Amino acid sequence: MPHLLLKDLPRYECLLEAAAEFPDLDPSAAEAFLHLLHTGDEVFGVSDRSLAGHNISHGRFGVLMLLWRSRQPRAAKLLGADECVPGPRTPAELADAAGVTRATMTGLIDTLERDGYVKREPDPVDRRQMSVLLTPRGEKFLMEFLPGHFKAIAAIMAPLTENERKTLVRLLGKVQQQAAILNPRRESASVG
Amino acid sequence: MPHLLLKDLPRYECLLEAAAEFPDLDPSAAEAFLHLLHTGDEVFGVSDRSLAGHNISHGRFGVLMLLWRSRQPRAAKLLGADECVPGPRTPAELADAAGVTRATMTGLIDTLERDGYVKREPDPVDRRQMSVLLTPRGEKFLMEFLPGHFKAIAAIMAPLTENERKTLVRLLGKVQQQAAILNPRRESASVG
DNA sequence: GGCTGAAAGTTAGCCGCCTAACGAATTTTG
DNA sequence: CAAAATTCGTTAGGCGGCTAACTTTCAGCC
Repeated sequence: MPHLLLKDLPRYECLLEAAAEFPDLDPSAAEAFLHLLHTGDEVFGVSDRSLAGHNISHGRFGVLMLLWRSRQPRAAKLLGADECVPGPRTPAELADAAGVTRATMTGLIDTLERDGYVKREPDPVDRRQMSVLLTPRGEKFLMEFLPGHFKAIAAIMAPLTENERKTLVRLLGKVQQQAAILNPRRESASVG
Repeated sequence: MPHLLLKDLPRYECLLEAAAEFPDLDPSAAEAFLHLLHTGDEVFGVSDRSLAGHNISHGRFGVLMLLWRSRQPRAAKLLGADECVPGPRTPAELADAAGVTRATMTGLIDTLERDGYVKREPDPVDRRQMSVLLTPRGEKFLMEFLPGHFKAIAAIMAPLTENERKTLVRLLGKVQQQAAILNPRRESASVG
C-alpha cells in the first residue's frame, strides 16, 4: 500500500546538510516531495481502512463508482462525466477510465463478480466485447457505504479552512501539471 | 501502483451537485482529497519511472537508503536519524523504519540479496537475528542513482516558489496530522 | 470473398504488499 | 532450572499492480 517507505521524515536541517554533499539536492523541493508522498499515504490509509471495514479494496471501489456513473445520471456528474456520454461499460473502457491496464481490470472484475457486486454480459453486437453491469447488491453496497466515506473525507480535511483548501488544491495542481509533463505518457493522451 | 483509480478528476460544480444528493459530501473537502491522492500518484509515478530505469523498485530503494544510513553518518542525517543511533540493521528494524511488515521486508531483502545489493549475515550474539549489510555494489548503485533522483525531485517542484513550498508543506502537515489521528495505529506509537 | 491487421478480453508469470502461522532462539517467570 | 511467553525471520496464500503473449472476433483492403 505505501508509496513512501519511510515512517519518519527527516527534519529540514538534515536536508540542508545533505544538500551540501549532494549539489543536486534541493532541500525545499525534497521536503515538499516527501511531505506530499507521506501525507498522500496517510490520507489513503484512512480511506483504505474505511473500505477494508466493508471488505472491499480501493481498486474494486473505483470500479463500482465508475459503473455507478453508468447507471445513475446524477452520479455521472460526481465523477466528472459529461451528460451525453454513457459512461464506461466494457472492461477496456473501465480500464481506461481508471488508468489501469485491461489485465488488471480483468482481475478486479473477477473478484467483484465473485462477490456478486457486478455481472458480466456478452455484447449482442460485438462478440469480442463484454458489458459489465452493477448488480442491485453492488448498488446497495454503494448506497450504504458512500455516506460514511464522505464523512471520513470531510473529517480528514476538517483542519483546513475553505481558503486553505483552495490554496492546497492550487499548489497541488501546479505540482500535478509539472509531474504530468515529466511523466512520459504511453499514449500521450493530450486532452483534446 | 496507483492509489486513486480515476484518471480524470471531477470538476468542482459536479461535486457541488453531488453534495445536494449526499448531505455528507463536503465539496471542498472532496476536491482537496482527490487532488491530494491524484497529485501524490503522479509525483510517485515520476519517481518510480526514474527508479524503474535502474531496475529497482521503490520498496527496494527505501531499504537501500535505510541501510546507507547505517553505514554513512552523513547519510543518517538525510534520513532524519539521530547521530547516536546506529540505524536499522536487522530485518525487524528495517521493517519498522520503513513501515512495512517483517514478512514484506523478508521479500525485499530477498530480491536485493539476489541482485547483490545487500548481504545477510547471522548475528553472532543472538542467533535469531540477521544483520543486513549494504554491499559495495549496493553503495555504488546509490552513488550513481541519487544525483539524478534529486534532480528529478527538484524538477517536479520547480513550478513552486520557496514560499509556496513552505505553504504546501504547512497545509500538508495539518492534513497529515489529522489523518494520523483518524488512522488507528496498531501500536499507537505516540512519539515519546 | 478471403488475407491481414487491429482490438477485446483473458491468461500466465513477476513483484510487492498484506495477514496468519510456523520453528527456532531468547527472555521471563514460577 | 524448567515451562511459558515473546521475538526473530521465514513461509504460505491472497490481492492487485504490471508486461507479454494468446485466442477470438471484427474491420479493411486488395
